[in-house]
Amino acid sequence: MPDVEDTLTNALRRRIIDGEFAPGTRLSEISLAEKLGVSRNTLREAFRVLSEQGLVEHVPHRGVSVASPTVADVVDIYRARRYVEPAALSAASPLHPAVAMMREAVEQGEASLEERDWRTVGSANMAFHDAIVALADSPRLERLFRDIAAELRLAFLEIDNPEALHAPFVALNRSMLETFLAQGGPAAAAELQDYLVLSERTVLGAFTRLRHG
Amino acid sequence: MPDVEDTLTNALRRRIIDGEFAPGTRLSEISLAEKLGVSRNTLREAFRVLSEQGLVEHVPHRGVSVASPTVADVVDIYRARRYVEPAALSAASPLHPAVAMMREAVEQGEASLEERDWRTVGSANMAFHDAIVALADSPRLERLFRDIAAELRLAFLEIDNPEALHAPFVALNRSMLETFLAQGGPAAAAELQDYLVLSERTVLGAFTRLRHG
DNA sequence: TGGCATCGATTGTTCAACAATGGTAGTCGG
DNA sequence: CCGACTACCATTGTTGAACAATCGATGCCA
Repeated sequence: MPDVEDTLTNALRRRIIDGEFAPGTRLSEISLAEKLGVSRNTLREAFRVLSEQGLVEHVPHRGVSVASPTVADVVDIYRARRYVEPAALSAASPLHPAVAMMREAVEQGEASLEERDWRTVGSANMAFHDAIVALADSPRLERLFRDIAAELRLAFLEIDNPEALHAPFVALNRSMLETFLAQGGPAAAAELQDYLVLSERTVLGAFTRLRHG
Repeated sequence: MPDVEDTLTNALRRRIIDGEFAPGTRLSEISLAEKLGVSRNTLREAFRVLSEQGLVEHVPHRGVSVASPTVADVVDIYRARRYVEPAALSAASPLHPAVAMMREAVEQGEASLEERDWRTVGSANMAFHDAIVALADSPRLERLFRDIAAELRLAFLEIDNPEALHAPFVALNRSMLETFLAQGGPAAAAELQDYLVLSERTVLGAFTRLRHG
């Protein structure tokens, strides 16, 4: 059954992001290959891709483990986000197709908030920011964001207070969308700057509490 | 002889960037593995990494070939550069260690210009912009730039007028550095914006002449 | 000339083997 | 009792061979 490759990489990606393997977990080639029903060589090719994407850490002769973002990683991720997201939003047109994605993400977030499904709230928030990056129409920036968003999800996984982590931002997303539509990109970008500062502080706070407390 | 892996990836990277395999060249697994003295499986792992970095294009069942950037790729690369480079320069401190790298790159460029070694001029220009990105102190942004810079080099390889491509920018780099030191980041960033517009136009001009001329 | 079946070369994947490395457990000496 | 050393063992790194699946080309036929 050839061409399992891409599917395998994506399947592994999703499993890791979904938290099936906790951050830091060692991924044994032999047992995982057996579990997934593929050969070691095929699995290793997938590992290389995931390693390049930052989802998995590869240490020579010690195998790969699910990435476990450090505080420095979180700081860097937010730094990169501040470079890309506000600029993309600021320069965007309200007629851009991705605006529909932004709206859908906001509505999904509000619906999931109602049901107290924090996990889905988090996904919706991510989808919102993914849509913002999509406004830039740049495959390379989208790829960057896809990778750092995946890493960020790993950080989220280690924080077991998803409500505090995701719930407050649904309203901010709604507000940002309305600002964008009513007052244009630059005004919304200003909001986004504050949003990212707040989000970073929230994550870092929970994170340091987790690590040394 | 284990641990050939990373070395292999880097060796292939350099060979491709240096133009040993022209853009578009098909890289046969069997013959290349034999040539490099590694097994097919090992080579395939390296291919996955290079493919993820955009240096090589992988088409299922048709193998990998050296990437051959399209006009759309060049446009996107410059779009990404405009997002990252001016912002990094604008926010930077003149005391940042990377400033020394900028100066070295400028001087290298001027020296190579004297010797009419356009290839090295191009490398020095790239090093200059690499240093600008380094000002941001962000591993993830550096990785993004490393990848798109490699892709851009592939585009340069296809244009056989390296003098027009690289020579004019040495003086602009020097000027930008002086502006940065004398007037600070924002003023230099403004120059960089114009620089990138000019550079993109230069590349695209040569490129379209090449493709349908 | 244009459509079609066949063939050949290449990729996708698996398996088995061995070398090299790193961690671990057990041993020895203090 | 504790720390350093050693031998072992599980795992990774890499190879080579094998076979299935696919793509492109070759040559055939109308």
